[in-house]
Amino acid sequence: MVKNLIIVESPAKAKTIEGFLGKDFLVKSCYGHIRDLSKSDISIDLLNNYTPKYEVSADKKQIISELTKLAKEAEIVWLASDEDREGEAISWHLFETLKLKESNTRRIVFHEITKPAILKAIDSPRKIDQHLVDAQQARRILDRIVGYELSPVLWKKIKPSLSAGRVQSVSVRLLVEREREIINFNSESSYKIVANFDFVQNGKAYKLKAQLPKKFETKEKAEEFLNSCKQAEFKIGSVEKKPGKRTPSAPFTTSTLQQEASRKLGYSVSQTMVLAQKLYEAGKITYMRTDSVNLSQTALDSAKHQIDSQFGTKYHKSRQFTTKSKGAQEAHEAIRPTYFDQQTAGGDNQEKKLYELIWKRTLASQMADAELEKTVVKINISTNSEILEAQGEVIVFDGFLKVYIESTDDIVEEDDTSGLLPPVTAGMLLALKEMTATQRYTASPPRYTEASLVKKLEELGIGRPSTYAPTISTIQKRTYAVKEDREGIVRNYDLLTLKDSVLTSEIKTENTGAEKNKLFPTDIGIVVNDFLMEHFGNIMDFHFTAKVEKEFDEIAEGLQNWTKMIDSFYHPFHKDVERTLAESERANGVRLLGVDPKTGKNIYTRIGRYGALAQIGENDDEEKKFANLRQGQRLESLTFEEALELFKLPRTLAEFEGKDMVVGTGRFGPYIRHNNSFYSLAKTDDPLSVSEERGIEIILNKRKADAEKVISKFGGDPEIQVLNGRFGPYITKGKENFKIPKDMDAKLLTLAQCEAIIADEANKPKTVKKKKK
DNA sequence: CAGTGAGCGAGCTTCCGCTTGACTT
Repeated sequence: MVKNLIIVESPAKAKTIEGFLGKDFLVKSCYGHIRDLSKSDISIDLLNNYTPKYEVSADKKQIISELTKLAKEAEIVWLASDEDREGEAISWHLFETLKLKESNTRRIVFHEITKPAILKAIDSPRKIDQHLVDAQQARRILDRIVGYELSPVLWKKIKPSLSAGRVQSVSVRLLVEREREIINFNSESSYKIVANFDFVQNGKAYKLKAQLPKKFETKEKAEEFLNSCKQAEFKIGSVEKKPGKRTPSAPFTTSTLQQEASRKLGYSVSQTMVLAQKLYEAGKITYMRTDSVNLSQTALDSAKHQIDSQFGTKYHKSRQFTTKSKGAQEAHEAIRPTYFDQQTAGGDNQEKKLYELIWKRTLASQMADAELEKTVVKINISTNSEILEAQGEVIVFDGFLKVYIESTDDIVEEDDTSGLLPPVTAGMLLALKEMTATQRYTASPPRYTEASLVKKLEELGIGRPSTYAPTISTIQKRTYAVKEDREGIVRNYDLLTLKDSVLTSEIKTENTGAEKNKLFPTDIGIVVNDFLMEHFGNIMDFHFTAKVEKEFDEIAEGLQNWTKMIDSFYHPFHKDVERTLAESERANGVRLLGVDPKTGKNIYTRIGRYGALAQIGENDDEEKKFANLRQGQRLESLTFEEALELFKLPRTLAEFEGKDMVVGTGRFGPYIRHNNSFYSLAKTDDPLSVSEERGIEIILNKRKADAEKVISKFGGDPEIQVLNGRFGPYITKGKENFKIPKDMDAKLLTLAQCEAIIADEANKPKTVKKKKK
């Protein structure tokens, strides 16, 4: 029997707080939301003031019964969920579900998990703020209506199991529009001039690299310029020094942590969250789902102490940052180390790296600006009026750069000059070693990574810290997007070189457009997006969330009634749903590519039941032909020529041993089918031109490899064999495979030994296979 | 593993935002 029961959201928080308070306090966690709309149907009474039907989630039943019991015994129940809209709703759901009484229930909030902050909170309790609760109900119900009315439209008009929602559908839209920007991007080229000089000063040799700020549009103009420099004298016109400074970034929020961990450590957003959760549970960092850049006074003080003692007082500068992102609710602090004097923490290497990143970023945010000196050297050319420029940057005082440099998503031009410039003075003459004009292409906007998509969503105020990672995974689970690598293509560029008064020209090659771990919209993603854009432009509007958030804020302030707000949204929205169901065509992304020269029939591309395909002939044509699109080909961008290529396979190569060898291409790449067996082509084989001889060779090679695969066969039980596999020898029985213990020789195994190994495996607890969807 | 592709109709799917484990490899 306890006097006081405090309920917080997170168990790690509960543990910490309990340590601060005496025996009279029991601190328990409710693990987030405890009640929600039932999943089975919309669970909102649309005809009766949108009354929600809440139920306790299955995984919360146990904790609720425990809390109910404890609450009954307690003298006072303190509801200490987070101070935002969702937190207020959690307290309200607890109040209702645990059947609490107003007389002995207190609502408290605190902004940092320290003893004084909690004692202060206990000193100033309040009541549950029903306006804030109503704002949450409006948010919840709007999301349910959008999700549960739109998704079924997609099932009927596109295909089953698809989904749409306020957050996920806009995320896909971002990917689709970016992809189209990239496809339609017209790359232009220009010629960039770089000059390398040699000079001697006080007996020492120096080099200086300069560039022309202006670029030439054509090769001819670049040549003309280089030619004009053949007999030129190069003289330093001016040397200018300017002071500059750099300022540290704010400490991490969920979104910026995900971005930096992706750029610096290569972590996916969900990986970052799992690692951060572990650090949080170990008490090493503060809460990892936050949109706040705020640091508590405790944090500011201990950061100062750490910086003063580790780097000296001149490295310290106290800063408080303000949140820029829309709709931030700031229920927590920024993500920071719990103890600044711990420079490393974390169980494994990945956690350690993430911790170090957080430690450095937080500390840097409380450090002095870096002071720089920028030098610009201008070089006159005697034979024309252009001016070359050399730039250098020197760090005069490193300040926060001592611990942390933020990365960017932008592609940095590799010839940006930085560092110290050699000692030059105005009027000095320079000897030209070499001057080049390099053809440079403009780059399309970049594809999104998981982390840069999160950044964009946050800028638009869409989604919350707790949902960024799940949203990224949802759009991939629904196959609206895939995360993959793309090989680049080789492109030629001109390189003109002026050296010893001779101009030479050569064509060089570079790789361009290679992508790693980028999000690509799929065909189905594009078709769903276009469908939603056409019929539900309002929901797909990038500002839709911001607009409804404004109304939720008004509800929270008591200026608007939540059911009225939902009502004014629901009627026009539902009308769109009804109209779309009645009037819209099935969407399959069909495009007419052209007319097949052989048959004179139309060639289309569209989405079929199993993905994108090309089709010759109309749907009602008995003679129509199909071909799957190849990997990397998209409905959106498939050309007529590419479609014709697709129909060149399968082709019959020749006869071998009285059966046809047929070359085709399947899920795992090109293959030869012969006598109902399949033989993969090598990467170097071209399925369109592979020869009969090569085909036979491939078949014979595979047969030989298969023959060597069997180490032992046992007459008594033909089901059991010892085979040579990719990872070494193993035992197979029917369709199941078994490991051979390390201390046994595969070649000497007897049937009895194999049976023993198999029986041993059977005794181990059966692994429950997950249901495939 | 290397196929399929229409439409019908049974019965299923689906949202966003709080929280962690209990499972697997």
